[in-house]
Amino acid sequence: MTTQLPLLATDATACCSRVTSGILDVAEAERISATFKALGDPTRLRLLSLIAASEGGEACICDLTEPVGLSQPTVSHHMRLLVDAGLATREQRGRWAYYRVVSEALHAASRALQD
Amino acid sequence: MTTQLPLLATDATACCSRVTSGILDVAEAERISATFKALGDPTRLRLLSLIAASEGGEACICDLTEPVGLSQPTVSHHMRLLVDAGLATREQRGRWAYYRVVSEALHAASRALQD
DNA sequence: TCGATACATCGACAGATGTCAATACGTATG
DNA sequence: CATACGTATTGACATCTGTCGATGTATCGA
Repeated sequence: MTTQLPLLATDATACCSRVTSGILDVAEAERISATFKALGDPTRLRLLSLIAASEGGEACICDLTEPVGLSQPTVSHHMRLLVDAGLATREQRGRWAYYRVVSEALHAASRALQD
Repeated sequence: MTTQLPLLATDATACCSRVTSGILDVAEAERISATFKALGDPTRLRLLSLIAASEGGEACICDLTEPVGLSQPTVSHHMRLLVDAGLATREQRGRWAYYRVVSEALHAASRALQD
């Protein structure tokens, strides 16, 4: 499985499709559900909240492993899924990988649930 | 596995917990992610959109099976998960089971993704 | 250059998930 | 009561998912 491009953030039509406004076609449903699937895990929600609450709005894996209580590979795996879903970004600085929350993606997902 | 009570709709603290405002504890993350997990499937999103677009905002399984293109047991299974997550309600009327979207639950989930 | 550090990837595994055919259940209709 | 109809449940299956230990990779410091 290879790293995918962000879905919600880059698609021009994503901004307007809502779950309860009109009938979603398969492609739209697939796109939107991919974001919610990434949000549908308690560990990933906690990771997002930890990053958002960190100094400067960014955190590295080493900052996240201990508060989340999971192994480093597992945290790395979850962050990869969040980046793949467009909900986080990754920036390598020296030995550290700094992650940030993509608030626009969260807002887009939020809007998809409004009327 | 038995039918669970709605999580977001009934919990008093659910209205205020946001992903990017403060650090989510395990219980909060578990509650919120359960909703997104239910939304994290393209078929279920299409079911919600189909119901919302139906006459009177309700639909029975027989109305949903054909547009979704899946078997009746599978549609019934998905609707059960949506009801368990508090995203839909079920009302038996005669031989038919009428489902409705719980827009408050969608709004609550939407708010959880705001700042 | 060598060792330590931070992270990703791999391989493995148990458990969850989406799907269907078959069947059981409840309700209306004859 | 018997039959048909709409749904739910069961059992089975392939696939996906979350997790870890082991290992690979890149970067910094001595």
